[in-house]
Formats: sequence, C-alpha cells, structure tokens
Amino acid sequence: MKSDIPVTSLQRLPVYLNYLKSLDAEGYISSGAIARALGMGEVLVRKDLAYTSAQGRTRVGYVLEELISALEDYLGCNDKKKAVIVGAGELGNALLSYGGFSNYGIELVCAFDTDETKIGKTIGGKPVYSVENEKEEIEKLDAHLAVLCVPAKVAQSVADALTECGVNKILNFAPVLLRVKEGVTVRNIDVAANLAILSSM
Amino acid sequence: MKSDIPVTSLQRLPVYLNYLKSLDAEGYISSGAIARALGMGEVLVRKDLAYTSAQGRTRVGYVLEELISALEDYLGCNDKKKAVIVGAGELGNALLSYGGFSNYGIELVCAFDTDETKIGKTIGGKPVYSVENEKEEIEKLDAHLAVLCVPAKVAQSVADALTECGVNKILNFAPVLLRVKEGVTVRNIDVAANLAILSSM
DNA sequence: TAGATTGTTAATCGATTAACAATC
DNA sequence: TAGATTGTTAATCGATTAACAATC
Repeated sequence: MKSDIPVTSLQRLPVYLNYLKSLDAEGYISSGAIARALGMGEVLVRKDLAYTSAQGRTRVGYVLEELISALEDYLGCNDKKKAVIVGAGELGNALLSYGGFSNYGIELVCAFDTDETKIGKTIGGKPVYSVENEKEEIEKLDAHLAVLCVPAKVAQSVADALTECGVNKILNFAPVLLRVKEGVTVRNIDVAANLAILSSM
Repeated sequence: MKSDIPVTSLQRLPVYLNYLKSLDAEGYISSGAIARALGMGEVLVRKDLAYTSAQGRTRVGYVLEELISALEDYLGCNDKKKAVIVGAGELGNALLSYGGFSNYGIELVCAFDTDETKIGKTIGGKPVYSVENEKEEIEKLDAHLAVLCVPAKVAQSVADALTECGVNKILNFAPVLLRVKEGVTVRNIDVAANLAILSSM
C-alpha cells in the first residue's frame, strides 16, 4: 500500500509511537529529543516522521499529540482490521490472550486448528474453529490478515489454503520460507533464529 | 563477536540453513539453485556463504553436508549455550515448550517469575523460579542469554537486573526500547508492531 | 535580533548487483 | 575443449548522515 516508504523507515515508526506514548506528556517534542532518547540520528527521525502527515514547527518541534496521531494514522491504527490465527498451540494461545494488537487497530477474531480437543473452545475470549470451516469463516469475516502458528511441515500448505480464502498478508512464525502468489505479502518471525543471531552478534 | 559480517547477511544465514536442511538430500548444491529456491540473487548467496567457512567447488557448487556444517558452525549451533526466560506468562510458556532452540545449540534452562502460583512449577520440563533467586541462579548457571517476556512497564528494570547478573544478550518481546550499558546487545521482537507493519505494507 | 528547530538538498556510506577472470 | 560454477573486483543502488537555507 505505502510503496513509497523504505521498509527500514516503516519499521521504526512503531518504535517512535511506543516511545511517544510512553512519555504520557503534552506539549512539544523535537526530533533531537526523540533521537537522543532512542539513540539515533535526528535527521533520520525527521525523515521518518516526514513520511507521515506530521508537521513540525520551526523552533519548537512537533506537537506531541499531533505526532502520535500522525503515526497512528499512518500505521492504520484507526482502521479496524481483522486477523485470524492458524494453529492454536502454545504460541497461538499466547497471541490470542495478548491485548497489544488493538493499539494498531488489529483485532484477532478467531483461531483455527485441527485438534478436536481444542475446536469449539474459547481462548482469550476468541473461538477456536475447525480448519474445515476456514474458508467459510474467513470469507464471512472478510479477513485479509493471518498469523501462522503451525508446525513448519504444514506451513506451506496452510499458507496456500489461506491465500485461497482471500488472505493477502501473512505473519509467519514457522521456520520456512513460504512461496506465495503475486500480491501476497509474508513477514517472518523465527524466534529461535533470532536468538541464534543475537547470540552470534 | 562476529563484527565483520553485516547484520543483513547474518540474518539470512538461518534462512539458508533451514532451507538446506529441509532438502534432506545429499550431494552438491549451487548458489544459483539456492537463490532460485529462496527468490534472491545468486551473488548475494555466495557472498553470504563466504562469511562462513563454506567453500564451493567450481563447476558443481557446494557439498550440501559441508555447507550445512559450515552454517551451523558459524551460527554456533554446536556450542551449548544456556538461556533463561524472564516472565512465565503465556508467551514465556510457549517458548519454554518450543523445541526449536536446540537446533541452534541453545538450551532454555529455566524461567523466572514473580507470580507465587507459578513459582516452583515446571513448564515444558523447565523449572520456574522466583525472581528473588534470579541473580543466584543465573550466576550459578553462568547464562549470558535471556529472553524477556514481561510487561512493557517492568521491562527496563528487569533488563537492568539481568545485566547485573552477567547477562549480555537480551531478546526483548516487550514493546519498549531498552537502554543497556555498553557491551550488552538487545534484539527486539514486537509482534503487534510486526503485524501492523505487515498490514501497512 | 539571536537562537533553535524544521525540512531539503548534497555527500557519504554500506549493501546489493553486475561483470568477469579463474577453475575444473 | 566447452560449459558451469565459484569468488572477487567494480558499478550501482538505496539508506543514512552532513550541510544548510528557511522560519519563527
């Protein structure tokens, strides 16, 4: 959607947003102050913020409240987006119970699993459905976001099924590189690999 | 440790490793074949692999087995490293039960929490200790890796305590930018932010 | 006014890609 | 030999940083 912004910049926007919200203050804040607090260059901060609708005032900086709004707007925190979880194992469980997605306008609406003992239950207030109803439910919900919390072996076939249902953004926790058709975006989070990378840094 | 390799390259090494292992084959593989499978440039693949001890044979490529070993060596999959989890909530739980860390030579040895009802229990075969024993246990274990699964509000103070115990690598799941002293490395995984980034891509 | 800050244009730096010699 | 592939050197591309004019 926002094809103009470098991914590196986009990735920093939530960092700014978290920091600014954590200040819990009012008034002005300068790019220099943000840069010092986050340990980065101030021009980079201004460049990043310039992708949003934020406008600084010369001599004083940005109005904190406006800046937060601009970041939230840009990141789509104000549009309601539905996401589904596939795989109601430990990780899926943890995500279903986590409240932080609402900050970004994302609602995890339900989960899908193959395990009979889980189907029909509720986790974190969200229903767990059978994968057999996946297509039906996703189309009914008109959800385009999915979080993959399934074992690596089945991740590709689950991803294929999801894209068939109209899902075009997949957050994948399985340690496999998914092949998806044109127009579908995948973002990977491999926790074990992250820990290994950290450990060899 | 490996200060010579660009972080971008380092981050791709686990991707190669996962792919090569998934082939479950023997014999030779060329950088071109890897590149095609993963959708990247073949020169980039060779450059990345060159940071490891891997050596290709002209005309045929790399010996699959050797290449896997070289990647594993470079990523330290063969040295045993101990990691602790702080925060035995849903997420900490999920990680304790996940087996994938052993592929990288990382062993999650225990968790710490403040919740009396969790302390003394075992999750995924790993004991949950009181944070009061944190220093004692971590020093006894000589662990230098920690995974932070605590709420954002306490993340900074928990990180401070950890570095006091000799932890110098922290994988942080809390949506806050941690300030740590020189010599300590932090890697952040903000799942909600990742989903928001994906959704605005 | 003097000083602080933004936003933009130019310079630098680093990572990716292209070109190609070396090898078997 | 001809052809395929590596590894390296040079060129390109993109992101970060530096410089600076504009503004209040």
